[in-house]
Amino acid sequence: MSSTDGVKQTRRDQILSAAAELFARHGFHGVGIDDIGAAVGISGPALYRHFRSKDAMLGEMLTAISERLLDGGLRRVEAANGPEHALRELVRWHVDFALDDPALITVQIRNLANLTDADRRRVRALQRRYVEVWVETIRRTVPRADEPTARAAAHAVFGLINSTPHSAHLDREQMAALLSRMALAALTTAGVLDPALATP
Amino acid sequence: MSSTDGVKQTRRDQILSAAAELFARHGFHGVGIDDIGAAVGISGPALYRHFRSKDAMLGEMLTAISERLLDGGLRRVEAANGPEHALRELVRWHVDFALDDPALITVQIRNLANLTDADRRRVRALQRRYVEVWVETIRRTVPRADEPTARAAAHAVFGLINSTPHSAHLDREQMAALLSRMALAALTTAGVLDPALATP
DNA sequence: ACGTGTGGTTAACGCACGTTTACGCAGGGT
DNA sequence: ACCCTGCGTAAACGTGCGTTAACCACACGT
Repeated sequence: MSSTDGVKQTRRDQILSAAAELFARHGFHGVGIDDIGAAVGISGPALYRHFRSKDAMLGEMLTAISERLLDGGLRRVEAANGPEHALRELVRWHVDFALDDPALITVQIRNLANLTDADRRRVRALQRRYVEVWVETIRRTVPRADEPTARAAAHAVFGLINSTPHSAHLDREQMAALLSRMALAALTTAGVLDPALATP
Repeated sequence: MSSTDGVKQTRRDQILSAAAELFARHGFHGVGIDDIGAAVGISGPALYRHFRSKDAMLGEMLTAISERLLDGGLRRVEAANGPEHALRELVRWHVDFALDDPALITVQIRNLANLTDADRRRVRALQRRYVEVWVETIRRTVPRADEPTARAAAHAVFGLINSTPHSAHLDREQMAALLSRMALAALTTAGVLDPALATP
């Protein structure tokens, strides 16, 4: 290992982001080891100098994403003053993430099933904790929402924000603003999360 | 072919819905031809009595979904009186579809990339027409929204509603009501779709 | 100069899996 | 009686692909 290991990581990371792009476009099984190699200028089995297996790439990729999401979410919520501010920050954080790394978002949504059992458990645990951050923040902002409702609403907002890879007709800032407003409207419009309401 | 061919279809349809369930859970490439056979009580290559290939199954499945979605959407919009009513009906239609067939929704989202080029073109064309129905309805209801904004909003609402397979903590009616309210709030809250607004 | 580790190469292996083939068997129209 | 068609089976085929093996070369500390 080097002292700061800031440079040492480049090759692994380069491979990971190329693989993420390919996995997002063609699916895990739709991408060959040779394709990933070609994408970074080396060919085929050279990847095994950097990763134990193809599954290990996906595992590392998805745990890294989940950790980044959770950490960022926690930090934003802690730094916020007041629940509404925390919710706005959370929305903004997720929107930025989705807009900056659409490939990672796509892979995380589409390829959970291709993980090793051990990796999947790890990723799911991280995702659950991230959802809990949202659930708590939502319930602090909208006290009438019970827990199952808040959880379902959180998933729904993830779906809304993660729709980004399918759109891309707006420029980044307009898209960020639109998604943020839609997410907040869906969560905080009066009565929307009230479990006592019947079908409108 | 039989006269009414109502019974003749059962076997094909039985296979298709079993395959949809499996594709949704494990992904197209994660499911073997033998797995699909086993799911309907026959084993392995017997499927080739009913489908030309594994790709053909996915193709037929996805075009059927896309056609159902488009047809239902068109019918609801035509039958509605007034744009707001049409939008409510559209939301309700998509919500019902997503809640009744979560496997189909999952497959359509995750496995577009595994289609034949010809099939993919067909499906994409149907999807585009469905999006257009939404875009027009949204713009009639929210005149301030320009077309790219309405299109991005439509995709976002699809993501919101299609989040259903990841939740399932609420019973069907509560879930339907929640998703409908969130979708309508995201679309119709004052100013949300106004392209002139900057980041909040 | 020299071993050593790091990151490449090409060739080969082995297996999973989609597809094909050859075969069997009930049923119903002539 | 008979054969044709529909639907099933089991075995064989071929190949794509993840992984391993054997080999090579440059960088570099001593």
